[in-house]
Amino acid sequence: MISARYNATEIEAKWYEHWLSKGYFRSIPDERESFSIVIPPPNVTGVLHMGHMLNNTIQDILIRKARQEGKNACWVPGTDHASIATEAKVVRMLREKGIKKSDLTRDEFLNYAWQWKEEYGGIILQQLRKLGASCDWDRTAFTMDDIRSEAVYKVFVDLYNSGKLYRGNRMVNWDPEAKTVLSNEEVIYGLEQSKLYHVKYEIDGSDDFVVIATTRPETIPGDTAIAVHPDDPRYQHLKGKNAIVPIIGRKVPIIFDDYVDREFGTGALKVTPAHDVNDHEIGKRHNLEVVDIFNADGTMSQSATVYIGEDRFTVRKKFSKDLEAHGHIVKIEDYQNNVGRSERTNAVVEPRLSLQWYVDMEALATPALKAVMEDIVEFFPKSQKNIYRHWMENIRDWCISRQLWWGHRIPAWYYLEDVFVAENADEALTIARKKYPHLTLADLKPDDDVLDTWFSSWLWPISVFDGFNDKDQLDYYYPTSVLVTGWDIIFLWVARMIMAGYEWTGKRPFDKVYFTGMVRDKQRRKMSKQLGNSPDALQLIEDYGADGVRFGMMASSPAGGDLLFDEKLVEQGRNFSNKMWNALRLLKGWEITDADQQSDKDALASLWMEQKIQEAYNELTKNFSEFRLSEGLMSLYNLIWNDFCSWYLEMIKPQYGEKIHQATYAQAIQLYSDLCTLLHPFMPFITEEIWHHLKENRETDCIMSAYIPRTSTGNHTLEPIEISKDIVTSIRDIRQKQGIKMKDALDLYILTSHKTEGLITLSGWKGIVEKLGVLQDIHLTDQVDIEGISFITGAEKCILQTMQSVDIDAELDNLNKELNYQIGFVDSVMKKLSNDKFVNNAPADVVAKENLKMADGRERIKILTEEIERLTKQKNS
RNA sequence: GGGAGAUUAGCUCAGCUGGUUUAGAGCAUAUCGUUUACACCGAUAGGGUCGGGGGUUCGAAUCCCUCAUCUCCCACCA
Repeated sequence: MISARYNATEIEAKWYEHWLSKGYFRSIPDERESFSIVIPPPNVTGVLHMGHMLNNTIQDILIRKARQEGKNACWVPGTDHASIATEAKVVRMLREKGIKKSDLTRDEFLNYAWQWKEEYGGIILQQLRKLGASCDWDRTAFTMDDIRSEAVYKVFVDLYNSGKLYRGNRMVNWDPEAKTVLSNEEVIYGLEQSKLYHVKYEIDGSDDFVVIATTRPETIPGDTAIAVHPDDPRYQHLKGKNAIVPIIGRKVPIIFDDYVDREFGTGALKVTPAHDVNDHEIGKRHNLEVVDIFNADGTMSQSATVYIGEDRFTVRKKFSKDLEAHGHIVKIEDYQNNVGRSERTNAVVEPRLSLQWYVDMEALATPALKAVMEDIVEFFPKSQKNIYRHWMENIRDWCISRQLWWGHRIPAWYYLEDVFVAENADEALTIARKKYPHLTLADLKPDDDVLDTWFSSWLWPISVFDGFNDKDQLDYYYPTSVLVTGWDIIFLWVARMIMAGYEWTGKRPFDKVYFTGMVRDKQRRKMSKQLGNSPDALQLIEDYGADGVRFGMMASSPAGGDLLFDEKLVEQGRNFSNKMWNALRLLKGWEITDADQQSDKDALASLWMEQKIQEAYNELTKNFSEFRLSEGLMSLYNLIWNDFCSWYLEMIKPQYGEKIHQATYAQAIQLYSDLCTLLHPFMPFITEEIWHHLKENRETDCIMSAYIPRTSTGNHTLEPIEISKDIVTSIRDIRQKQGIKMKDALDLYILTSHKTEGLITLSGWKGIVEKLGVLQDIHLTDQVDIEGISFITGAEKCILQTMQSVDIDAELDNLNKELNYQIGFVDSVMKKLSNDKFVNNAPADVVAKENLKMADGRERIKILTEEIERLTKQKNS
């Protein structure tokens, strides 16, 4: 039988197992229309956090909806090798064991990394199952598995052969902690508090000096010039002179360059071509010496000549002390500047000159930009289009090499000055032999670097279908239907996938992109480990059930906006499950009879509920088409909680000791299972469970494939029932204010002289109002002076006989308040209608509506006035 | 410095091409309630001159201008 309390944990495990065993998540191409989603692959060693839960709940909702609609739904799961992030984790793990990466060979390190991956890899995919994710697990892909790697090498070679790949010696963003280069997109800038040092440089051969301002005194050993603006009158006398670098003693020229901002600091700039992008440019213009004073790990190099081997930030302190001791510091100011940090290691990024591989992006960007601007790839929310356009129009070449070991090794081999690019070493040798016939494999030196992790993920929508080999799969599932991801990786990932899509398939990778917001806490702070404001995702599922968590995530997630996570919403979700469970218990507890006819009341109630569901279904369809999932869910929540439970079930609920008519019962079962089907994408487990309890003789095996193809039943009951509900609410209000017990049945009079046609011609309404209002009888009358408390709903005047003395003053007070409101209302309408310009210019139906509003308002004023008059008379007599 | 977006009840947000909205929802709040599904509950109620100012229009939360505040993206001056 049905347990008193809903046990989410148990039931969720049961159904997930069932779905898996029946293979409902599997997809193979067939004649049906496909609906495909590729998962944004989480880091292979990651654990489920709130962002994943949001993201994957949305994908699951969309996939389940499509599956219900009879489409061939395919959600491809997988993980990302996450080159730098994983390598950093492994390095840290090894360090804890007392092993230094630098003591290991490449192979030894990779062994550890693979071990780590085998141990922790895929945990996150297990966790997604707990959330209810209906992925086709047989398709699980990994960016570094054979198929995906092959795609990477193929694409690399292809880019090289078409001239879109090159090596360049440039200023790059260097992460001294991971000891690798980073792309521009992997550097996060933020304002940080720092100091501005004003440092005195002596002029060679005189007592004169020049003062420069710098935030990085530790780079002074790398100075090779002092620059001033050519038109700056303060420095004209320094033309042709040299300055002496403090402490270091190097003689450096005073140069004149437009780049210098005369307003900043003293208008003089120290130039360190090896460690600043702009300085590097100046250096090139003036043929300055480049002195690289840092090692790869951010410590001082031999060329620095001071503090060799010590960290740059330690040196900053020590060196500025030295400067001060020697009288070179003029002043030190507090200063706020923009500091770039590595997205993965959080290390302060160091500009550094080095030789790296780049992708020439310009040609790739053109079709990708066009596709988005013309909505061929449609963005939700639209506002992301501008951000995308700006980046695309100013696109810079993509630095794809990384000085790491965990990742796809760059398929390039070197011999003397030549480079040979091929999918593997043998092919490279074949190519190389055309020029050097006697080469052997041993002569070719492989590239030591690996590729940016995004160089494999930008192929994901193609490579998960083995699209470079399996054209049939690709044709069926690709372009994928929608991509669901956070806006924070729009450049790192989304833009590049679109480029790759057009480059290698000639098509967009997905029809639509739904950008989710970031998950934040109630104070709008980003969720982070450091703040400790991120709840444990699995614990939440444990505590509230996956359905509850899914509800909580979706209820607070307006399309595209940030999600302010509040555990209360998850609680609300759990409560909703409880509510639904109890509605089931109620239904299943009724005794059924087929004696007599179904009452008009029940027939009407069911018809009304059916029409409400139809209306909600139409709305839901619209909400889905615009990815307004939050609104869709909330309207279902209201439909089930309020319309179905609070109104419909109360309407049909048998009196104590009575039975429910089997026709009504069958309708209620059907309506509730329809509701479950609608809600299923959002809360898959409880809807499945309830659905099975309702459909004892089920035709299909599972709610997942039970779609409700509804036909329009019209909506002629909606308005009259709204009026009925208003009447009931008013009665309850009066009861509460008058202290009349729910048990006491009252008499209600409705004045037929007014506008009651829509309502009273609907058979069954009377039964509904009587039952819910707990009335003895409803009398339709044209008498105006019935004793009781009157109220107006719509344009109906109702009088409730309370069998107790009426507080005339209080009644008059209420009526007068209402009268004033109505007068104000009618006035505002009158203003419009008495305006010739309105009547002449506004469309006819708008004018007609206003006329109707006024007529209704006047009717209400008339009723109110009559009632006030009557009560006043009564009071005075 | 360049660009985008936002500002509606205590909170989070709807309000889609100006007209049944003197503005809706959920949560929160208050009052009442041991009615035989549910206190993870029921019933009812209160709450906003739609950031300020100006304009267009017969009519503006909705369009335009301006000011204020906030958020984000890009670039970056040491």
